[in-house]
Amino acid sequence: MLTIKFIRENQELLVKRLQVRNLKAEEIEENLKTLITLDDERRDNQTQSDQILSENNKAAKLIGQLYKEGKRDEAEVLKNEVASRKDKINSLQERQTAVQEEMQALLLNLPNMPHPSVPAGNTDDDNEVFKPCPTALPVLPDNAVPHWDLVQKYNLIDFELGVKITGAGFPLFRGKGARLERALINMFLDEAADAGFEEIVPPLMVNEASARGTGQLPDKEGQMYYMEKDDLYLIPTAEVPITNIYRDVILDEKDFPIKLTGYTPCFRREAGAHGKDVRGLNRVHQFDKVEIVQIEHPSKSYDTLMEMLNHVEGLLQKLELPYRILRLCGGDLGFTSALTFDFEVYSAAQKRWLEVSSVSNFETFQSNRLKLRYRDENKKMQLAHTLNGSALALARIVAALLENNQTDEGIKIPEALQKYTGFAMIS
RNA sequence: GGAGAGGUGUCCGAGUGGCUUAAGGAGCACGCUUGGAAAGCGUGUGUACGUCAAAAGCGUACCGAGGGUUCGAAUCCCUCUCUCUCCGCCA
Repeated sequence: MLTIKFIRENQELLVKRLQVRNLKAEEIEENLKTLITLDDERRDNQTQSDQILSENNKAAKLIGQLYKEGKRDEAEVLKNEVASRKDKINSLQERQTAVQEEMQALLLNLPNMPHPSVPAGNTDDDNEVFKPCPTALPVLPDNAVPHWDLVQKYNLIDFELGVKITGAGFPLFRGKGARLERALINMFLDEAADAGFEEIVPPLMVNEASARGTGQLPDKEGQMYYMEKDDLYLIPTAEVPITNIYRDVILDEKDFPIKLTGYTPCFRREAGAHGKDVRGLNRVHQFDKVEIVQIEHPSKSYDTLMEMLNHVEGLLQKLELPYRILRLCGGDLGFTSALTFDFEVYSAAQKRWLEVSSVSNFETFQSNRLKLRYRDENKKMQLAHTLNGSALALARIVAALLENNQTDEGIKIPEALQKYTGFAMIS
């Protein structure tokens, strides 16, 4: 959520940059104008009601004094004055509540302002290739098969059992498949720890305040599984519980950077997704992911974003997977993000790129909702910057690993992963 | 799930309708003192919004959250929430 202060001071810039998200200039202008008009009214209301409250506070004290002195009549006169001012206060405050609600609704529906480097564009076709694949794309023999056949052949994942137990999109890993999954999780957590991230095991369900804090609500309401009876949401990513550690927290400048990591399953409803794009592990309702989160000083957050990019890149190199890095265009950029880089790995049997990581800088968009602040050198409150990235999302990594490394003898495990799997080949 | 007790500032803790501008203590910061430190003494010590060019200042709100009663609420009433103790259930 952008602050009203920022909006007031950066109207033209906002109109310009939000157009990158394919919003119409006139609509943005109108929204901003409405917001500022409402804010003017809010200020005016507050000035008026503060003044009346002040008068009433003074009168209340005086009444007490008059009673003590036995001057009942004078007290009664004052009481009537207070009562008449109360009507005014009530209508003022009623109006103020309405104004604030209207402002809040508009602010919640205003997306983050994209970074200047974000290219204009509508869909993922318009994303900019920030770094093309540094290695040649693997070419598989003619008898190569997609991962959904491989997992069956080697008994690694049973999708049908998942359907039996739960439903479509809830894969069941078994044997070496389960072990491979756990090995990847362990490797990613170790790598994150080596890079200075503190490991967190967070709750897998969050309350409404947390979902709101990181921006899943109200924007992505339908994406989350919701337990009505307890009013809790299953997390769609570890970002939600981990970032919310710092909701309503005031940091010191010396606390930066805060680096956290955590493995969690992620639950996504993915309502309406069907067809061959979602086959096998390409899109599931439950998948494992190791997330990295950083809370950083605004002046350093873009350097930090690059560091996180390097970390994710290092993981993919260790796994010997062909990858490329995209800079998301305005149309594909998440609601809460200012700049996002996606990592895609090439899944050679499907002959397609799969998104395995998304690394974003949210600047102050989340921290404004979270009330995550720090004191600067002048002891003034400032909003911190939040960043996060997948490092990495497991299901699609498994798909690419299986497909790219298939041989007639079996599936080769990359060397860096072997100490975690305990085997070098799945056969 | 049942019964009871609680939630006050950075922390401890007083406060059952106006003398609270939230006592007192601890911590922290700065100053005095000192060869240096401790002790001692003094001063300061939250957040949000408004006002102001800005700072200072001033005003308003905030004692778990939200409502209500009252001229006036940390204090009384209602709802919710969290914590603790006991019982029940339980990996």
